[in-house]
Amino acid sequence: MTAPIVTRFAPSPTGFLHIGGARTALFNWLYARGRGGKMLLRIEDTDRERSTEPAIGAILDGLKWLGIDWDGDTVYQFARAQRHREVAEQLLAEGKAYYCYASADELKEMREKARAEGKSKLYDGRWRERAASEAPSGIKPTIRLKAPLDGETVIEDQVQGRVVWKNENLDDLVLLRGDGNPTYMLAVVVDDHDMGVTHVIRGDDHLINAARQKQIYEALGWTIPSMSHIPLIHGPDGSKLSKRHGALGVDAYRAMGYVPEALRNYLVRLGWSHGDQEIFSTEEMIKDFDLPAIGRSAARFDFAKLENLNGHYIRHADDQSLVTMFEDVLSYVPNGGDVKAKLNDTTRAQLRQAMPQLKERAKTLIELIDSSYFIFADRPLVMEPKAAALLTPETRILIGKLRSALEAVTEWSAATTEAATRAFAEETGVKLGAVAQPLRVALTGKTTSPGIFDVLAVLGRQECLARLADQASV
RNA sequence: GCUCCCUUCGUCUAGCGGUUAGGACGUCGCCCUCUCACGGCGAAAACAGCGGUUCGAUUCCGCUAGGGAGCACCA
Repeated sequence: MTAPIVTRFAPSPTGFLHIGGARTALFNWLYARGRGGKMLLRIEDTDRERSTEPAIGAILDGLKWLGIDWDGDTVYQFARAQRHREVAEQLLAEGKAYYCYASADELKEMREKARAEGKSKLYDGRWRERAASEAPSGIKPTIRLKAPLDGETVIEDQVQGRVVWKNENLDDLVLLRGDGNPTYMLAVVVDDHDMGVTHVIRGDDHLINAARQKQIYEALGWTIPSMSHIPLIHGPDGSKLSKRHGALGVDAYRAMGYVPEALRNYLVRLGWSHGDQEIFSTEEMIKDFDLPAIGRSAARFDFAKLENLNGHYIRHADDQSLVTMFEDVLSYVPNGGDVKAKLNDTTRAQLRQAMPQLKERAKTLIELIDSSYFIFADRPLVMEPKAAALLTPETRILIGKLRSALEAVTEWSAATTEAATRAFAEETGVKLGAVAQPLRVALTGKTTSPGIFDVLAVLGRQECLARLADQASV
């Protein structure tokens, strides 16, 4: 029996949960859930300057919205600083780390020298073998790892393959700062170890950190977890994802009317594939997801594909849950309050009735809201410019005549109104389209809508006749 | 500059020595049709370049070019 899988998502709370972080979380979650393992959550808040409480809230909220849950209590890294210090002291006592008294100026000088010489090793190890008695006064020392001087550090990465660094290129990293606080490098290693993490899955911006962290693992005599460094997501132009592109918080995607299922499906297929399959239910992605199938090249973020997927999930959602999503999202979208104010038992029932038609046409919940305008609109309707253009003196007369024809319909339904309208068109000698378009405009204020007879049915006889009267002339 | 990673249609990708290089999004036609969608059918569209290895390279190796990440007492 193999040891249970433990993954973790470890965001630093310096901002919202961005799309790249969401994908990392998703991958960790899928891997754990597909193998009966656990996914842990650790907030890396050791940067006291930049970590904020609202950011923590935004990250938790984003994960929750995406449907990603985690096991056990959330670990806050800062709270574990004492443990990190102990490990640093232990390394010091064992002679695997040392005090470094180099000043900021010295460090800067070393960096500049290294760069000038074309070397990547920034710190020259000058305090590595010096006695503490030589320590200058007035400088609080850092604790540095006594990293191996020669040989290689090798990471067998599940995504990147075997990656090798020459140890001569890696310098003695700082474990504990002068102020006694641990560095990220130390904290991550200690926390992952203490939390029993077996698989580290994170962005490949951490790839080089894996090498340095491995040196810490080795100094400590701990087993290094399985490593997987997934490629970053780029903007549509191939450059680093910026706010201008899609590096938005997941809350922004919610506000744009995307549904979590679609975003998850989009994200899982970004860099990962399973043959030719495009659509994955949650169960399927959990079952099929695997690390070696992740590609090694960065993927560009493509809103068009996300939108297509979103449309797919909206079309396939059942009508009642769509009504619920519709209502829920109103709190997050611009002017959502206006529609919310109009929601009552009647309009809710109309929305539900129209949903089979509406959902065929919407790629986002925003479009769903827009296209449902005719249900919530007050008379007289606000006309879109293209719709207003269709209301000529001629069509207004036509609307008036059609209204009279429809007034005769007593059993009001899509079928009866369609029959009446078709008969009217035939009698008048015009094509159905020539009647349907003005009718649509008068009833919805738009040039596009669900099938017009469905609109008639949803709105009901009285409201339809009134709206037609609003636009008709005799 | 240094270290490391990457490179198949516009985009996401399949491919793991021999394929008419497949799928999806997007684009463009046609059909359906009261509009818009949906759906159906079809089209255009890719192995970065150059050298090897091999009977044979998209596939293996090297170089070049291009892209990316990292280079803190940040995470």
